Amino acid sequence: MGAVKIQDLKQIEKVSKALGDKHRLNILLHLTKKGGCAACSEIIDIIDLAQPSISHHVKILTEAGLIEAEKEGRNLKYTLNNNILDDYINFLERLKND
Amino acid sequence: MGAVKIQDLKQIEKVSKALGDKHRLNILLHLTKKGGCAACSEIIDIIDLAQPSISHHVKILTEAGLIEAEKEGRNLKYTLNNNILDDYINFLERLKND
DNA sequence: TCGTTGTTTCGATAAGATTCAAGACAACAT
DNA sequence: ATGTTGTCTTGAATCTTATCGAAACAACGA
Repeated sequence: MGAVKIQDLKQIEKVSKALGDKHRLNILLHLTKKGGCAACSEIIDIIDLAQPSISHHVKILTEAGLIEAEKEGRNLKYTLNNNILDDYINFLERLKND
Repeated sequence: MGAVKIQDLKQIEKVSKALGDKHRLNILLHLTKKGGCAACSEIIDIIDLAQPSISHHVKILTEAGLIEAEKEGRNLKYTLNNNILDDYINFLERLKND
């Protein structure tokens, strides 16, 4: 039950913002459904946006630390980062008062 | 482990957006510190914004369901809504893949 | 080398969010 | 009634974010 530091708050804010868009939520849900990772080209199929827009959303998710990109042969593969989600959930738990 | 409905997603998006601002996070942290509730006039003291801005932020938190207002004598008192936080945390848990 | 495929960056526009001064309201005290 | 105190709403300025076409880049195959 430690105090919340300012740096943490910035990260919390960033993650919250990243989660505050339906397209980005759908990307994350798709990753979950696929067992945690998926290629970028798959995402284009499920989300009705132009490719640069998807790239933009993926970038925001990456910068928040929610997903990580790695090379899989020729293409990129995105993976959910459970650690960040855990940190975020911990913060929310501390927010509750019980 | 049920499927995520569209209505849920809208609520998740709303809560995420409400959490995606440092002033609103500070309001919530203050409520936590105060044991779950605080008067509006207190919030003005701890956040360096004009009164209408604070009213705006409080409204967004209220519309997301994160806090609830009730009359306490002459003044309003705001209370954290743990249920919404629990729902939100549950969604995030389902996002993880383990 | 030349094209093909997958992805990012740039530039411009459109849409949304934040902020505050000013005015409006509501409840209580004098 | 009149004034005071605490809060909300309106309207306008400013800032941020989302979107897409076009251009650029990077990696691979023919």
